[in-house]
Amino acid sequence: MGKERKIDMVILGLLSHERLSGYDIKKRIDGTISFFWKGSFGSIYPSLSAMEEEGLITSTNESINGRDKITYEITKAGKNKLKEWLKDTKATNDLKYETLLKVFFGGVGGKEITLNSIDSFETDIKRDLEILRCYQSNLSKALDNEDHMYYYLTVSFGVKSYEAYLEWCKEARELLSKK
Amino acid sequence: MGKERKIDMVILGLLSHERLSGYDIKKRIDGTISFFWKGSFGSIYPSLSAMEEEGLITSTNESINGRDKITYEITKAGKNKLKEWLKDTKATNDLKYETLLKVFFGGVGGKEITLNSIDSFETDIKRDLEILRCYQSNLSKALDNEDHMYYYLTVSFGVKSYEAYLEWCKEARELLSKK
DNA sequence: AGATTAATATATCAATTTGATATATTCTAC
DNA sequence: GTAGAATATATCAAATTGATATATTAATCT
Repeated sequence: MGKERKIDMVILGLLSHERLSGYDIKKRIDGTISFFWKGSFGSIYPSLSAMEEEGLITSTNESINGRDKITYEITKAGKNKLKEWLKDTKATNDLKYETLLKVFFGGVGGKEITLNSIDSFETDIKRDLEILRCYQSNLSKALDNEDHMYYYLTVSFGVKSYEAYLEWCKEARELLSKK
Repeated sequence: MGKERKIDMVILGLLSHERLSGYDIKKRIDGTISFFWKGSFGSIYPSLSAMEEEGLITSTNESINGRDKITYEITKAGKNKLKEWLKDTKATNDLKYETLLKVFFGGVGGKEITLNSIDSFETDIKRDLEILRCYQSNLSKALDNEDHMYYYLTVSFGVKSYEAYLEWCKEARELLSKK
């Protein structure tokens, strides 16, 4: 249904660190957390309007080099809402693995077709894992900085699970290749 | 946006094995693939209506023990659509880990609050991993059956990634507990 | 036996989110 | 100088969720 807009928490979290525009927020999401959470303009802009109405954030119109920009700042009420959400240990961790769906129904298409899907998945994961390992290596040198440490932990989650995915690809290929 | 109803493929895949009602489909999803794909009545029933209109499935009204039931069967056109989808190697694998979101913004709430979220996540994963291992153990004895083998592979994916999650929980706790 | 609860079964709704598209300006590269 | 990439905001239809409504049958309890 959508009683609680989760995108609100992403935005409040990002704004708790710095003043940002909708466009900036999209860039931050794509650049740092997109491997476990995505967000589109179609949810970001309406959320910003709604949260300003609710007094969780405030906006400022700026004009940088003639380019109009609306930047947002978190309010005390916004920080409280963010903290309340953090305190709540219940969390919905949802996955939609179309690759696994194709494997599950693999019998309909046959082994070769299923192997193609797995190969494609493996290629994507290998590429993304390399990027994550790069982040991990850099972040591990700055674990004394609190924010860097939390960022490191999410990246480490990505690395560990992607490594597990690759092991699975190997197992799957072995099982599907043998006669 | 939602150009391609992914739920259609789940339903077509399930119907390729057996004749099912909307309620049955929901049970199959919950019981076998829910750890990597979920589906709600709010998407299942409209999909069934639309796909019947499109000639991908046909319906039959049954009355079992006085209880009305509408069961669906896949058509040749439906099987073709399913096969076309299987042949396409591109797949969207989307995650929404609210737990990781809470870890990422952990600096706002502090170490103790973050640890609580991780502990709660770990408890859930441990419970689900036990169930998956049970499935895996049973399915591994029937790998000569093609359908069981594909099912086994998805379960194996779950086991491998959940094990990686637990390793991450351990690392996270160590990093957050010290000092 | 009677009553309550759980399970079966279908359907619909508002709210959320996605992915696409529209529009317009500024910066960069050839 | 102009084509294309990047910046910036906004809106829309379609898909999905989670809740709720409705009704019947099966199972459990006292």
